[in-house]
Amino acid sequence: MPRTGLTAAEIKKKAIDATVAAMREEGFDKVRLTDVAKQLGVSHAALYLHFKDKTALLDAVSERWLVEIDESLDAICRKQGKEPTEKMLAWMLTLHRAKRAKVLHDPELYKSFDLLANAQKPYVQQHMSTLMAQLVGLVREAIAARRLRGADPDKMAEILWEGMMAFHHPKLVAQHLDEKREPLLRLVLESMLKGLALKTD
Amino acid sequence: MPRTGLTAAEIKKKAIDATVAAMREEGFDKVRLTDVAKQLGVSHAALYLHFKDKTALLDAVSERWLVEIDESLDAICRKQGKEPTEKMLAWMLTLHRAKRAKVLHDPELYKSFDLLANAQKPYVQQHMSTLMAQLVGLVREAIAARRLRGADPDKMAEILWEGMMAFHHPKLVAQHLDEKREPLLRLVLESMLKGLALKTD
DNA sequence: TAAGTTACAAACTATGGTTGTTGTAAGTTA
DNA sequence: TAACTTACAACAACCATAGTTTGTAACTTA
Repeated sequence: MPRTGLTAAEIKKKAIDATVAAMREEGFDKVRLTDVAKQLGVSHAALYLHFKDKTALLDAVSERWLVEIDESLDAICRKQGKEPTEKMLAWMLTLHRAKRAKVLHDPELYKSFDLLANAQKPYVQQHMSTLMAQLVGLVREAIAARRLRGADPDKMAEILWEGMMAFHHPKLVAQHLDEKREPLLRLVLESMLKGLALKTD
Repeated sequence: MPRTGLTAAEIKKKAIDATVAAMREEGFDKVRLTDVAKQLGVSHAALYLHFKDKTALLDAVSERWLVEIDESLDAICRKQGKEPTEKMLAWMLTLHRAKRAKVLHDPELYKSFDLLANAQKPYVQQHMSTLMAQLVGLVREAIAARRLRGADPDKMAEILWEGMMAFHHPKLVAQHLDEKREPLLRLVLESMLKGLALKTD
């Protein structure tokens, strides 16, 4: 019965695509639902069948990106036969690069993400707990491989997370765009890993 | 010949005091030079004899606070006969608490400071290099006391600084006001110190 | 009945004129 | 002549209102 001939999932995807295009074009705080709808060839009211309100549509853009990050990090976690601490470095580097790349060549999208950083949106929470679960997993592996020592992997992951904040937090990533921070990232991570390789409980 | 009967330094200090009061009262972005001048019993134009422009006056407020921090941290560095790593913990805790206290009970002043965080004002640069010099000093002491090992104290201080960013950066401090972060701060610092106690060059 | 429309009210934003603030130049006083 | 004032121009904040955009309800179609 849809006159567009598309399923709900398809039109949702297209709506998000059009929103991304509008953000890039006009800036994220100047996106108009009426323009997005025009792109899809429907009336603006039709968008409300798929998204609760404008915020939900904008959120969907960030959510898509966060899920992409989750997945590329998950791919690293799943890799077999690699040193757990090397995987952890790869994980941290990938996260750092993802944020850096975003702010560099998609600043308008990054802005919307940046504003979200302190927001208590459920999908941001979800993203955070996915990341923490992955990191805890890597810590457990490292403990199993005798590369780390300690009784509380959750706490160890939290320590690593906080210590690496300088390389992940939106504001801080944006602040150091012109510098090559990867060698420093490596050094910070290595010093923490060495410390956590001794007894830490 | 001054009709106020005050020296330049005195009136400068009073102007900063009045600006602080105005910020607390009205919010930092609503400070009016005319009100500040009224407090001092002079015309607003008189302020231009002591401050280049409004920005310079607002900056003076932040600068005063940054210098206070520099001094209280310096007091820690100067303390004799204490373990260097304990001093470093005290230093990090004091910096963390200073920022936390500011945002808690002087949010309007903190806001102005927060905006400055990425700004390239010379007195902010000055503050940063003072802090780094202090931290390098603590690292050198710790190396001398065989608590740390490594050939490059500057790099080690940088590592420690970046690793502790989560507890010092204005945005991050403001984001975790409701939590007790000191135990975590301690754990992050300890793990880095342990790592840096092994060979790191 | 899910996917859409049109039509309309409420909320927001852009505009332009008015008022208030900032910054400067020329003048005043101890 | 340093510390200040008054007077004024340039600029920014404020406020009313006209114009858009957002969100909803009642209606249409495959």
